[in-house]
Order: sequence, then C-alpha cells, then structure tokens
Amino acid sequence: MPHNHDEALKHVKSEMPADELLQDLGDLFKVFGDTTRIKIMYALHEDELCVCAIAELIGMTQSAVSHQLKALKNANLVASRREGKTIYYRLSDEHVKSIIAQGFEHITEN
Amino acid sequence: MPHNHDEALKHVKSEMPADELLQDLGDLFKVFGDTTRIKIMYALHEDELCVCAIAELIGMTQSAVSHQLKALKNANLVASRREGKTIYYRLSDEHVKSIIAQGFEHITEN
DNA sequence: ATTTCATATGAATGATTGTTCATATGTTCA
DNA sequence: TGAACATATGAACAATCATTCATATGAAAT
Repeated sequence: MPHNHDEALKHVKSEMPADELLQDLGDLFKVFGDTTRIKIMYALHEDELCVCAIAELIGMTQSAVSHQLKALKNANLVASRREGKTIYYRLSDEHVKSIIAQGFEHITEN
Repeated sequence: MPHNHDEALKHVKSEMPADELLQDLGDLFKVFGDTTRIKIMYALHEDELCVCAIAELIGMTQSAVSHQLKALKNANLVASRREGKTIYYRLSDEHVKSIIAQGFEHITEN
C-alpha cells in the first residue's frame, strides 16, 4: 500500500491560502515573466517615460510596448498620466522594485 | 516631426542591465507565474515534503507535480534529498519566500 | 529475481500568449 | 476642419507551455 502523509499534511493544509489567492499570485508573477515587460519596468525604475521613449529604448514597436503596458497596468504595476498627446508611464509602487531586486539577487547569487 | 527623447534616455540607457541578465530575470519570474508551482512552493513554505504528499495536497497527478518540480529545480528554487524510495523537496533559499511575500503584499494591498 | 512503491521522463495535445499589421482614438496646431 | 503626432486596440499567427498518458528508472522488501 502507498504510504500515508496525513500527519505531514495536517498542518500545511491549514496554512494554505485560498485557491483564488494563489491563482492571483500566479497571475501577478506571470506579468513579471516576460523579458519585454521586465525591460519596461527596469526602464521606469528611476523615472517616468513616454511610450515612444520606452519603445526606442528597448527596441520594440510602439504597438508591442503599448500592449505590454496594458498588461502591466492591469496588474497595477504601472500607472500613467497624460500631458497633451503624450502619455507618461511610471512604476505604481515599491513592490515592483523589491520583487525585481529579490529576483536579481537570486539569479546573481547562484 | 516626432519628438525627441535623447535626454530622457541618456541616463536610463546607461543603467540598463545587460540583455542576457534581463532575460534570465524574466525566465526566473516565469517559473513563479503558474498556479501549480505557486502551490508547490507554498506547500514547502514551512517544511519539506515528498512528491506524493505534494500531489495529494494540491490535487494534481504525481506526473504533473514531478514535471513542475523539475522546472522549480532548474531555477534553483527547490532542492531535494533522497531517503530510500522517497524524495523530499524543500525550498532552496530565502529568496523564494521573500519574492512570494512581496507578491502577496502587492495583491492584497490593491 | 521479481514484485511493489516512489519518482522521472518523453511525446502529444490543447490552451495561453507575445508580436505584427492595420486601423482606431484622442490631442494639438495651423 | 484637417493634418500630424502619440497612443491604443482587435484580429491573426507563431511560439511557448502545462497537463495527460504511457512507460522508464530506481530502491526496498519478500
């Protein structure tokens, strides 16, 4: 007969967050899981930039950048403000920076 | 004529990490960007567990869990040790916990 | 040795996703 | 009002990826 893990799981089970929350967490990290979006976030690390500046910096089309900015905005990772024809994007909070910083540490330490 | 962002980009450009590093960073977060793997990491948050215990806990097949554990191991997010037939997995370092914690904060604060 | 249990792995499939292209929206200026 | 610029968006296509199924490896026990 297969072995039993009721004991081992009893505690862990009670500490598991709700499925919906774990799903949201996965969805959040999915947004970080793309080089283009990482580049965009890095570009906004110090200061806001307009869409076409971002596009020029990372060497992608305006359309591609715009699509990705939308994904970042949906995840509340960037915010924007309009100034005439131009729209400036910035990081929306400090979590972005600390998540990236932790990831950076991880890959540079191994 | 389109507007110019040489000034705005001059500083940012010099601060951008190498492309390869940004790629690695995206690849790392890609591993976090899946509910099954998030569940696995959460399950290992406090203590090591064997593969079949994880499978039972999160309600997935042994095969699926094994595949995902491999992805986690490739990214150095989990480590394993063998004890007879059983293989126990654990989180490999503190970055895992802090990255998840930061993500958690982000989604619960908005 | 062979059976049983624990885990790993390869191939296949269905679903998700990033980019491109064409075009739409919104703003300014003449 | 119309032209030019900045950005957004929808559809389509290619590529990536998670799960399943079947099977392989590895270890213990009888």
